[in-house]
Amino acid sequence: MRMSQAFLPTLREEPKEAEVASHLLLLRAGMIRKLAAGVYSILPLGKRVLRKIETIIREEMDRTGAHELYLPAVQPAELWEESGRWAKYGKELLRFQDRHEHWFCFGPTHEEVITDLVRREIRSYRDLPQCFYQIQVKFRDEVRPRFGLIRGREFIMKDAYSFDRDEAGAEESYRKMVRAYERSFTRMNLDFRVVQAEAGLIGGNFSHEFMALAATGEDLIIVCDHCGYSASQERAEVGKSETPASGGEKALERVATPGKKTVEEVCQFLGAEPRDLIKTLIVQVQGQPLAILIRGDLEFNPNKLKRHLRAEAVELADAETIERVTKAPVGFAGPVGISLKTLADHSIRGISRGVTGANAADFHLINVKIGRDFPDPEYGDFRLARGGDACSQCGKTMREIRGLELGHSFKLGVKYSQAMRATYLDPQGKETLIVMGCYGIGVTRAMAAVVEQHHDQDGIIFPISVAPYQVIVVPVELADSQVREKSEEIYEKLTEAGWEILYDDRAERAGAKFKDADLLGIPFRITVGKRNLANGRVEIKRRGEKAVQLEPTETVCARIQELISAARGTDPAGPGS
RNA sequence: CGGGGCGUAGCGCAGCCUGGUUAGCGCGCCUGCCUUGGGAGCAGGAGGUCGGCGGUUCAAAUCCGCCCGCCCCGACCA
Repeated sequence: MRMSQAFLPTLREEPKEAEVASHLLLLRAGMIRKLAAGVYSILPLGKRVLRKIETIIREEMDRTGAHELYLPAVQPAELWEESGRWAKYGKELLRFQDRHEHWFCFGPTHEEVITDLVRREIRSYRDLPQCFYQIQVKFRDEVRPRFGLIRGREFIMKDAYSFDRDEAGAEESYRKMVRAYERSFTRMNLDFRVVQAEAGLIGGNFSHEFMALAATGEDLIIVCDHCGYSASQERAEVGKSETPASGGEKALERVATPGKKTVEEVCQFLGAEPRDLIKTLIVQVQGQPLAILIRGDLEFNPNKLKRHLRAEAVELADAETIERVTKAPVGFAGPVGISLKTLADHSIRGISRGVTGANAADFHLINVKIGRDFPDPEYGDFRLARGGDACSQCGKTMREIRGLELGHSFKLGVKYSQAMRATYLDPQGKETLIVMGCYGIGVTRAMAAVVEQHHDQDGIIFPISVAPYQVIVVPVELADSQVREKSEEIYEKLTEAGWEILYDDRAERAGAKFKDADLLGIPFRITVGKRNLANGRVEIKRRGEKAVQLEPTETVCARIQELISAARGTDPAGPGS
């Protein structure tokens, strides 16, 4: 592509709307432009990168035997009512009416549509297993879109859905998909981790998130370097090895704590440490209030309680409920004398001189001993994991890192097939529910993640596998006929050979061309200048490296092709592996 | 939805507090000259509903009210 004819609106200055690297550089490099909050146009250069990413994903999906199709973005409300999600999905679902006043939504995901298709077309066990995928636009009316392509409202997603005869089949489909994801992200040169994710009601170990490691990532991952355990913060289990928080015993005592409600206030007032407190939370589980005890310095993770109770929803009780069950305003709840089912995190085991609310306004209890002052509760792991916590698998210390969710895989089981009656006839002629899985990759987000992980102060440094062009040819002085002719020749020859070449034939000065070349992040630059040409040489430079190589003009095309091939060869899951 | 910030030319900004020439600067853009190894120089030029509506005033980018949009933090996120 001749840059004189290309549409490459690069920005010299930093747009003030952008803060994170990917957002800033994608704007500056002329790959995206904002239309509205969380809604972006993808410009030609960005589209090339996107296509590279899509191609990688397609190849890996096809390799698993999945079939590509394309489902409508606009979906009738009836399907969503059948699955129950029309009521459940909330404001994130963009809903609207057509001219006949029929309700529709713009698909945030496609379980309903694909399940509808499959239930109509698949009847026999002979038709299974099957896996479909698409690369398509999604719309989710996010509360807070941010960071450019990282969290947009409209975005491109690859979503896949597997359909199997039984659990075993579904698990095999799941494993295949996880492998395909690992290969895809590896080919994009992304530094990522596969972590266990919250699987909700379905449970089991069949939900994983694929997290790109990034300081700007929105999610926390808890990892154990010793045994390799890694999970999202919501999912991460914590080992039981808690040291008792206090020793010795003293008589239970009731003390006035006027107006002291929070952990900090109570600690300050009583001269206690947060870890001496037994924090008592009142939660509602299917309409039933429950008390949850956890050490004062830790946070409660409702997902864990949900899993423990196999409950559909766990929410913190409102002030009214709290006052009713504790007979005290919010901030003074405690386990002593409370008439509620009580569950406790392992962290409070062994506390013998704890501080708790007294279930009375402006009073707390001190020297609380579990088993003496209130009955031993049912213990479980209910805390939100943090770096420094013990690993549930090996007991060693875990650490936390930031990640950006690239993909999510999920075993759905029969959730949708049951709700929407997607069944098949087994060999005995018995009608059986299809077992499903769903698998998503944020394609536009993956593009942002690549930039997050591959850039420097001058711009993007694209890995060869997703680079919009492999080489940029820069004539230093276009007016010089020798320079121009040699540049043209190299450009023509490499283009002819099938490589993707950007040729900077603009009447810009060298400095401007170099700046743009760096900003765009093209992996290889061939610089043709009078000085070196006098010695029959041109310059080859790898983006991101300081060193330049001088190459005879006769061999430069052969040499650059070697270099590109070598760079591609380091693609661990790429062609040839 | 709560908190904070911003809205003036394509981009980055000044002017606003303390109302008053024709609304300014840098970059970019157009024309010409000149120049060509890390965003050159000179000359000329185009480009603005000062986010919108309403109000105060002889007079509003500037003061007041309402609204809209955008960014950041938080809550939220199959």
